[in-house]
Amino acid sequence: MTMEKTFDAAEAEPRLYARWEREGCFRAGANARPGAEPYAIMIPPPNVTGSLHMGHALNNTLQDILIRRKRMQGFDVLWQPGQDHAGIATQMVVERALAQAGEPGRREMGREAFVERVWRQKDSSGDTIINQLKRLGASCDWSRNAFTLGRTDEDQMSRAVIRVFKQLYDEGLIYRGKRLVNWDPHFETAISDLEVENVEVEGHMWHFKYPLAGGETYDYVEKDADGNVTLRETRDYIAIATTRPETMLGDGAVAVHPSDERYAAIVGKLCEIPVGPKEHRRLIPIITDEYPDPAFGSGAVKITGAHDFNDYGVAKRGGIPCFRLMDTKAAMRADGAPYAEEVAKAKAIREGGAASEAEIDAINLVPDEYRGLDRFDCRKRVVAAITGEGLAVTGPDGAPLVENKPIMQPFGDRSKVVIEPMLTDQWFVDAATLAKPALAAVRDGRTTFHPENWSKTYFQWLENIEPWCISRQLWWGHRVPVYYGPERDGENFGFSLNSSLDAVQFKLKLFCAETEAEAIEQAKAYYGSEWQIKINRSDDKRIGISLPEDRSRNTITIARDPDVLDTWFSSALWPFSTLGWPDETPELNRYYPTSVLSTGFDIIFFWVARMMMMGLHFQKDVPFSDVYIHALVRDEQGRKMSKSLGNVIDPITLIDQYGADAVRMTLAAMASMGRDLKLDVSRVEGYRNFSTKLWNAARFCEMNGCALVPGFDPKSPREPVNRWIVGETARLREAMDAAIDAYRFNDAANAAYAHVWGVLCDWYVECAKPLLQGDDGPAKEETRATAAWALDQALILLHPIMPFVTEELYGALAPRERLLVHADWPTWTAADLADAEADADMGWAIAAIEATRSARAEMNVNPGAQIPLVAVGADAATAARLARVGPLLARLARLSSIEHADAAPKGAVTLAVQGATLCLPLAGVIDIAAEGARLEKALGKLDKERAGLEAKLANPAFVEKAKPEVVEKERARLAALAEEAGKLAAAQARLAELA
RNA sequence: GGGCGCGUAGCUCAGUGGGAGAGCACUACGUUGACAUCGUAGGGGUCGCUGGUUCAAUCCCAGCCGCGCCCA
Repeated sequence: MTMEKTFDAAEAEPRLYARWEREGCFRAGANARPGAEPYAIMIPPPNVTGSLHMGHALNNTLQDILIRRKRMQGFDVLWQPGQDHAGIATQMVVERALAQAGEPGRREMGREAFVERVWRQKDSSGDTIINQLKRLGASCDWSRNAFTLGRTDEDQMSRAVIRVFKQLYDEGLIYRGKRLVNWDPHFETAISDLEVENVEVEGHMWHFKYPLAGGETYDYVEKDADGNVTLRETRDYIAIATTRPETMLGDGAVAVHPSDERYAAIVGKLCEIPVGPKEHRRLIPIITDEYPDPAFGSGAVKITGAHDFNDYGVAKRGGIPCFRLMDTKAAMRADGAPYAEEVAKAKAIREGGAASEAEIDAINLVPDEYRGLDRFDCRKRVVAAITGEGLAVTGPDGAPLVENKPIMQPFGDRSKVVIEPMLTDQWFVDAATLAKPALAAVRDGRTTFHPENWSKTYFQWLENIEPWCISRQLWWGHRVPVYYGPERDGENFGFSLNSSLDAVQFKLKLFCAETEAEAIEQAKAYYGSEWQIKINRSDDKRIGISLPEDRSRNTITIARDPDVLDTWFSSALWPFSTLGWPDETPELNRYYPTSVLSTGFDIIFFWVARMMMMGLHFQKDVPFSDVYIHALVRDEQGRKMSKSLGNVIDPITLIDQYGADAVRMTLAAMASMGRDLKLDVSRVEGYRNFSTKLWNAARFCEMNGCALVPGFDPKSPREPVNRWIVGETARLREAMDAAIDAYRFNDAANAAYAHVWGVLCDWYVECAKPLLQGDDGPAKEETRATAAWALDQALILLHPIMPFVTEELYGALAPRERLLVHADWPTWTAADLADAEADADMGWAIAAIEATRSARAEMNVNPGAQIPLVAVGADAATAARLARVGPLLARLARLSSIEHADAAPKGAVTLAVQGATLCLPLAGVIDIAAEGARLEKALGKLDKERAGLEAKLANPAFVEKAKPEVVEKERARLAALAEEAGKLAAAQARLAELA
């Protein structure tokens, strides 16, 4: 068969991948040796609706390199694939699709129908990313593909989540509470603080006067740093600064720092919020708290506990009520009683009336005229009203003081809308408790980060961890396994009518249960066997008590919590849920803890830390021993690639264009640790060329009858070239292993590149040609066998990085029992195979050839011309060496003859090499001036280097203090330089005679 | 404000306490039977700046300048 001139990646890649899959090459344990150690990697599950981006391509290439090599080494390998249900992202995709198609929205559809619709979406698009990973060559065990969400609660992946929730709930590590959370008004759900992006935007700082109650006044005094009074005036107000005037409506207090003398006189007094109908203006107290910064703004801060995280802290400390102003869409509330009535309630509370959180939450302090407005529209109205009333602080020019300044504003990372801190009932994980073992595991080295630096990020976050809000007001996800019923106190219930869970004002009894049956059991145990327990599955979530006339079938209706769990809650279980937990499976026993987790740094908080917490808590062991943090693929300006920026390079497009091997090689070569990766497409092209180079080396072998010899012993060759390539191959194997073991993928890629192109396809093939095409039968056979072996070894070593082209060539090179994907990874060492004499011969030959070629080019010798070479003053060793490598020299330097002489011929170009002076007699051809210039230049370079070395060696401090081997090395270098310079100087002298 | 990182050839990037590297681009030459997705030869860098440690600094330390990211 004759090979094509290039590798047809588009044709071969799908064919090869299909064959690997068909033959089960990627199955867990495939190619494992008897008694093999396990080696497992859990893929970071991509979003099920997602598509492959460069980050995925990089990460999965690196994982595949790790996995393929281990598999070839005979480990019991598992690469566990799967996808993430991606709660918000997926729900967003479907809602958008519904809107575009003009179909009813999710609320019109109802929960059940909507979730069914999302499943259809998942089923239709879920394979996209899988197929893209296959295009990349990822050798995952697809038969084990996992998904973070089950169709039903009985599905194993869902059982895992529910079991974890229940256990943590029973242990008191999960709890429900009304807290300030990040609220996404677009998706109308809580999100975790990690899903919030703080972005600096153009903002305004308004300054308003809060008049003191009853027209009171005080002396306001400002002093400079030395205590000199700079301002003294009588004021009847306290000035506050705010970037969010609409939240003034919910203020509960004004706070000043306890050390702030300017306001000491009015602490404890009341001031008036300067907005809303005049007759109903609310009064709020002036309190002290450590939070306000006296140096910032006026030093006084308005406290809106329900809409600001800092204020929330102040309110909690100071017993200040938190009034919620907005609804789930972040529009100003329109519920409740008329403003006047609501203000009266708030006043009663301020004056000492006790009120529950729920009662306070029910109060709507939005004036009637602002109700239902969007928060930003309301802001404009509030500003206009206050300014119109003359209560804005004025600047030196008499105009209202409005500072334009950049402010940090929180945005939802998915929705891109401004996040509203909102007081809501949510579920939380006591992350601080779970974090302790997770911190310890990294501190004591049970899990190590690569590069190690990232452990700092991990520590920093876990040491300051906040409670993790895990509930989401979404429908796509694991539903919280908690059921609510009315609380019972003896014979009395907290209420007597059916009521919706949404607006519940009474105490609830919670039943956390893994199944509905278990929930009913718990409820029966709680309420008594005389009650029928019914679970309400409808959307309106009514719970309560039904008492028929005859009181014969008294029924209590309980309802399941409508919220779902944060997707990361299920992702945190990935290292063991994918292995079958909570069932006890052989895989769980075998592969947990896994070997490596490879991921981006941006996900250390989201995922790595949480897997550590959950793994340690539920499996009593770390989920992985190594965490490799790969670089982030950025655009040419160093920005993250993102759809909204339009700076995305699609890996599939690159694969179409250059082949998967080229893309993988590029990513591996650029994946140096600890640095971001800016992708340059020209590199991909270069590695495609590399693949072609390899292809053509194989073609060369084929054309020259280089067939693999069964049982070939790499120690058997006699020819220097063959002995040399065998040693080089062993060195490559060592370099590759060392690099991959250390996660230095770029070193591995570069070593392979340099070997294949720079050594195998260059010097070796060129040097093999004279032997392959010569008359020496045994040498020819030896070279054929060695060439085939060297290529074969290169294919094996390159396979983890470039699986397709290597597999194709491996099959073409010889009939095989096994595919390359299951070939034995070599264990040769350089100590086994390298031969010092052969290495020295080849090093000398290469230097001589390069020197000759260089001189020829500079002398403008016709590239095709054959010229003689005369070796002058060769010592015995060099003469012997020249005899061994002479044919190579002749061929590669295009020499007509090689002769020895005692003296240099006249009019020759002189080359200084170790152990001899090589002369190219070019009488008639030689340009004396040009050769003079060439020697001059070479000598100049040598002299410069010599001068430096001599100065160094003349320095007694160097000779005394530097390591002896360094001194020795420098001396040897100087001697070599001197020898070379001597030869060149002699040549110069000869040239001078000629002139 | 805290933390991490970067600044090396025109571009994209490796690298190391002791002789500055790769790919691409560039220049000249070359169709020698594996490969023009190639070959040969070559040009190109005060390794951001300033100090310090050291016999020796592109590398270690400090400061500065410029840039990026994360967290508050």
